[in-house]
Amino acid sequence: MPDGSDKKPSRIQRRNRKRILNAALDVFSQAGYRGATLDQIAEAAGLSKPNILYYFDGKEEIHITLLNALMETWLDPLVALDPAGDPLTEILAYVRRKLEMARDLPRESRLFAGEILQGAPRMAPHLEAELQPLFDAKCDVIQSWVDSGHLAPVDPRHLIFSIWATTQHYADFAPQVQLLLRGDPKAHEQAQDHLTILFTRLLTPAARLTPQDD
Amino acid sequence: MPDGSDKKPSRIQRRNRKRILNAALDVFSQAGYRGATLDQIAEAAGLSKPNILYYFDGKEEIHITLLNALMETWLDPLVALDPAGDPLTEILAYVRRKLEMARDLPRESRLFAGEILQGAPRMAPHLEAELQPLFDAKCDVIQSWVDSGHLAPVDPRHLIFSIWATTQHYADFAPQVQLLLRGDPKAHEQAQDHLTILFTRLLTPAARLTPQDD
DNA sequence: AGTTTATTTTACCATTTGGTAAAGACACGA
DNA sequence: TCGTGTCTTTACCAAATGGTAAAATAAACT
Repeated sequence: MPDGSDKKPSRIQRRNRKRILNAALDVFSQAGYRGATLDQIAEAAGLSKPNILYYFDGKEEIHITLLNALMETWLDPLVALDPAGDPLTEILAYVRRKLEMARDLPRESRLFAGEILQGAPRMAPHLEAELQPLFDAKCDVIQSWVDSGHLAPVDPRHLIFSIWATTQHYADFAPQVQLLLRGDPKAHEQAQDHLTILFTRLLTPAARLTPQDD
Repeated sequence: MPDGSDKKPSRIQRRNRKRILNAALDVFSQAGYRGATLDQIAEAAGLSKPNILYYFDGKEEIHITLLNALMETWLDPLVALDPAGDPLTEILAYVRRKLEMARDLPRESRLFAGEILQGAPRMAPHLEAELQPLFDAKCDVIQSWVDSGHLAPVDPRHLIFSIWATTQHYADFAPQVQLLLRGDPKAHEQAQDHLTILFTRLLTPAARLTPQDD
C-alpha cells in the first residue's frame, strides 16, 4: 500500500507518482475536475487505470495532491515581495514573476483558475489558512509604502487583484489571446512591457513625474 | 417537435425554454460543461429530464444556445466604445460597463471563462467571426487616439486584455475576492475607483500632468 | 363535447466512469 | 535460485449519466 503510507517510497513509486501527477495536471487543467477521467489520466501517464489507483486512493486524492503542491509554488512570488526593497522595484519584480509563471506554468494557472471558478470546493481551507494571512501582510507592506509617499495612493488589495488578473489572464485565456494576437511569438515580451508601463504609471508618485521640488 | 423547428413558439414553450436556459446557466457556470448534469439542470428548472429533452436536442444544444446568446451581450460594451467620443472618457466608460457586467452577470462571465479555459471548444468559431474583427477595429481606434496624442502611448491590444482581465476577475474569482475582502459590501465601488485610477494614470498623456505647454 | 395537437411523465436503455478483487509478473535480498 | 514483498494486469461491478419510447395528461381548436 504505497499511497497514504508512512514508509519511504521506492524509486518506482516516486517515478510513477510523478508521472501520474504530471499526466493529471495535463488532464485536470484542460478538462476541469469533473471533466477529467481516470482513463484519460491513465493513458496520459502510460499506465493502466487500476495501476493509477494503486498509487492514489482515487481521483479526488490526485486532484488534492496537485492543489496542495500548487499552493506553495503559487504563493512564492508574493512571499518574495521584500518589505525592505524599493517599493516600485519590488512590485514590478512581482509582476514579472507572476507573468513568467503564467508563461512557464500555464497548466497550474488553469488548474487554479478552474478550482476558484467552481467555488474553490477543495481549496477554500488552503486559501483561508495560507493565502489570506499572506495577502493581509503584503497589503500592509504596500500600504506603508503608500503612506510613506514611496508609492502613489492606491488600494493595496485591489492592486494585488489587478496584478493577479492581468498576469494570469495570459495563461487562463490563452486561446483567446492567441487568436487575437494571431500567435505573435513576441506576445510575452509585449505583455511584459505593457504591464511594466501599466503598474509604473499607476504607482509612480506624482513627485517623480513633475520635477519641481527635491 | 418544438426544438429546432421553424414554427412560432407557444407561450409555454417560451416560458419553459427560458426556465431551462436560466437553470442551465446556473449549473453550467458553476460546474462547467462536463460537470453539469441534465438532472441538475432539470431540477433547477423544476422540470423532468425527459421534459428538458423535449425542448432541447441535448445537453450540448443547451450549452451552445447559452454561448450564442452570451456573445452579443458580451461584445456590447466594446461595440459601444465610440471613436468619436473623448478617448479617456470612452475607455473609462468601457471599464465601468465591463465591471458592472461582472457584478450583474457573474454567471455569464464564469460560463465564458470556463469555456475559454477549456480551450474554447464550442466557441472558437464565434470568437473568430465576431470577436476578432471587433477587437481589431477597436484596437485601431485606440491606436489612433494614441497617435494623435490624446492617450499616453500604450499597446491597444494589451490594454484591452488588461481591461478584460481586471474587470472579469471580480466575477471569475469571486470566492477568492470575497474571502480576501472579507465580504466587504463596498467591494464594487472600491474596485470601480481603483480601476478608474489605474487606467486614468496609464492613459493620461504626460501633457496633462505637467502643465508646461499649451 | 370531442378531436387533435402539444406537453409531461413513466419506465427504460446503453455507455461511461470511478472503483475493486484477485491473479499474475516482477524485483531483489538471502 | 528461491521466496517475499512490490508492482501490474485482467476481469469485473455498481452508480451515474445522456438519452429514448411510448403511454398519459393537458391545451387548444372545432
